[in-house]
Amino acid sequence: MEDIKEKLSPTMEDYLEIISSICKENKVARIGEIAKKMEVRNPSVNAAMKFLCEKELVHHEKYGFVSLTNKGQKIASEIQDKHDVLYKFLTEILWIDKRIADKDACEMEHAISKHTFTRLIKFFKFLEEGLVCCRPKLLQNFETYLKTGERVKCNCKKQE
Amino acid sequence: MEDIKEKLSPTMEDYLEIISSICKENKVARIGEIAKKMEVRNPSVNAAMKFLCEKELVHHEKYGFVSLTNKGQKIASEIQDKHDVLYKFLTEILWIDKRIADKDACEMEHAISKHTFTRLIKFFKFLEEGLVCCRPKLLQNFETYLKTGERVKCNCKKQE
DNA sequence: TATAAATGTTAGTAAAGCCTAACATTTATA
DNA sequence: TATAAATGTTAGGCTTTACTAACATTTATA
Repeated sequence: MEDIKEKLSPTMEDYLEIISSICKENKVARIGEIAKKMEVRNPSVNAAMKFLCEKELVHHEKYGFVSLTNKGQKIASEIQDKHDVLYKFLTEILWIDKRIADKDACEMEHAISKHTFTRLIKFFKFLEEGLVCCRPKLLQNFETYLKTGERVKCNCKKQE
Repeated sequence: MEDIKEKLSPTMEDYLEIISSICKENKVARIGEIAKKMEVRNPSVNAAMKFLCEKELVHHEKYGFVSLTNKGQKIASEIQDKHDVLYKFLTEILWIDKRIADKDACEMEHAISKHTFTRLIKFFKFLEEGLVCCRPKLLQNFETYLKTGERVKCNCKKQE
């Protein structure tokens, strides 16, 4: 049976993502640290934790630490995965500057569907296994093209 | 001198985009029609038009038609362009189903930076001009790969 | 251990976007 | 042209997500 998924807002997704990243570093997250990373004030975090507690996505007791439930961790990972794939696409295929790529990925991770996400992964797999002769050059050539405007000729012969 | 750009919310961007598309068909847009396409009620549209009037992005007089100012039209076009490029990427490169692609593009158009937008256009230009021998096959091969799992061999010889 | 500093919570407020219900205007028709 | 139907507006309320100011608890230190 499927979870009746009430879609989370981008904001709440960001909270989960940030809590997850803090917990990876420090085991647990504190209200103040979440606030700093989210660039909001403590009371906003409190309100969000109340909401996420009710949805059973985080654990939080008064004056205590915050941590993710299994359900919360699962969602956080999904968003992080979307972020990573988008970041990879932006930096390794479009050759976007890392700063901008990270910012764009942060926005787009909330917009991209699961379908497109898995398709992007397949696209990477396809490119990695690639065509026999020219494949590895294609994306490198794009980088050269961006820098110089020059197009590198494929170094193989047409067969017929 | 640059406009001090107060970034519009995705919602307001959607209003501009929809007004633009209605005006293309009917010359002018009416409140009720905007409401229908935005899937909201009339009073929500009224409130949005008040906001957009103050920002000088639309014209609207009581009980009258709605139309875009030049500034409003410019923004609407920018968003539409982002939508179109994303849609093209999703359908022509990732081979995503048109329905899903349109939905994803609608979300992502608000998230993608100008920088990434122009880079995507360059990417298309690069692919279209392409490598001499194998290029046109690459993306078609991806489609085959998605359907059959089979990888089509490049039909040219390595040169050395 | 008593007090100061750091941290967290509660209460009340605001802006963005949505809603319904009631009212106003415009357009179409008898 | 008087009235009905269609369309648009105003008023008031709700949710989300943020804020500040005041208060509570925990931790660190004299």
